[in-house]
Amino acid sequence: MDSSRKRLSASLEDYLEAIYHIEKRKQAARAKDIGARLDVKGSSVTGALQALSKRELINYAPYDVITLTDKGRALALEDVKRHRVLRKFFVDVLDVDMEVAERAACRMEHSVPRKIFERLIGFVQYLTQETDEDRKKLIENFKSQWADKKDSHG
Amino acid sequence: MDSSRKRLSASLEDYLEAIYHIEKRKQAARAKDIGARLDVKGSSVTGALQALSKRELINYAPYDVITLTDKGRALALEDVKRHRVLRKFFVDVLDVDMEVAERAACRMEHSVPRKIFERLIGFVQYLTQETDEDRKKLIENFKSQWADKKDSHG
DNA sequence: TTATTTTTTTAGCTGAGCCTAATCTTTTAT
DNA sequence: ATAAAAGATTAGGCTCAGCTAAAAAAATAA
Repeated sequence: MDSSRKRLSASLEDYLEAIYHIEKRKQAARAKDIGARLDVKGSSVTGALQALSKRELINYAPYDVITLTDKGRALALEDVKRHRVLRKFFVDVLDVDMEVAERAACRMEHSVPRKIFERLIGFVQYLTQETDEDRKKLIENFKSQWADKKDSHG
Repeated sequence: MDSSRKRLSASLEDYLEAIYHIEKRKQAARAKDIGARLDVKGSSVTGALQALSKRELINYAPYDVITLTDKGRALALEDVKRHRVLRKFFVDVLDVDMEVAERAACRMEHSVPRKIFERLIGFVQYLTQETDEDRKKLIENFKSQWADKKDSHG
C-alpha cells in the first residue's frame, strides 16, 4: 500500500546519504553535486530523486533545489550513523587505515541489521572508553599481535 | 575480457555457497535443492547456473548433476569463511542470538572487504581465546553491561 | 536583450535477477 | 513398455539502476 514502508535499496540509501552530506555543507543539494559525489550521470540522479520524492523523503520539484524532508533526514541519519560506527570499529579496534575503513563502511553499511548495529555501538563504545586501562591495553595488544603477524608473513 | 576476473554478484555468491553446502552433504547438487535452499524458482536457478558455468565455477550440463570446479570451490570457501567469522563475532563477542547472527551474516558477508575480513578473523580469534582470563572477562563485562542497559531501557 | 553554456530532464537501451507459463527431459509407477 | 509425475529448461515479462543522446530550462555572457 504505502511505498514508504518498504526498506530502501542500497542505491537509494546512498543517494539519501549524499544529499544529507551536501545539505549539511551548503543548505541545499543540486543534482550535479549528487552525481559528482556518487559518480553517476545526471540522468541517473533524476531517476533516484523521483523515487525518493515519491517516498516523501526529499522535497523535489523539477529544476528546483533539493532538501530532505524530516522523514528523509531521519532515515539518512540512520545510514550515517551505521556508516560512522562501522568506520570507528574498523579504525579504532581493527586498526585499519582510515581510507580502507571508509570504503569498507560504505560497502557494508547498508546491510547491517538493527540489532547487530545496536550491539556494535555498545561494543565499540565499551572498548574505546579511554578511562579503562585494561580495555586500552587489550586493543593495543591486539594491534601489536597483528603487527607481528604482518612482519612474519611478508 | 575474462569474465572470471570480475567480482561475483551477491546473488551468484549465494548460489555458489548453496552449492558448496549441498555438495558437502550429498556429493552433488541438483537444481531443485538449490532452489529450495535459496527460496527461488527453478528457472532462476537455471539462469544462475549458466552464469556460474560461464565463469567456470561449476561443472554444469543441462539436466545433469552440478559440482563445483576447483576455482568455484575456492571462491565458495571464501564466502563460507566470511560468513562464519561474522557469525562467530556476532555470537561470541556481540552476544546476539544464533538465529539473528545467522541472518545478519547472510546479509553482510558479501560486502566484507578482504582487509577488514582478515583483521576481523584476527580480532575474533584474539578475543575468544579461552586461555587468556583477561580477555574472557572483558567479553563477560561487555555482555553484562549490555544486559544492564537492556534492563534499564525495557 | 539575445546568444551561449550549463544543468536538468526525458526517452529509450542494457544487464541482473527474479517471476510465470509452457515445453522439454528424466524418472518412476503401473 | 508406456503413461504419469517430477525436474529442468526456455521464452517472455517485470523491476531496478545504471547508461547515452536529445530536448528543455536556467544561468551566464556578450
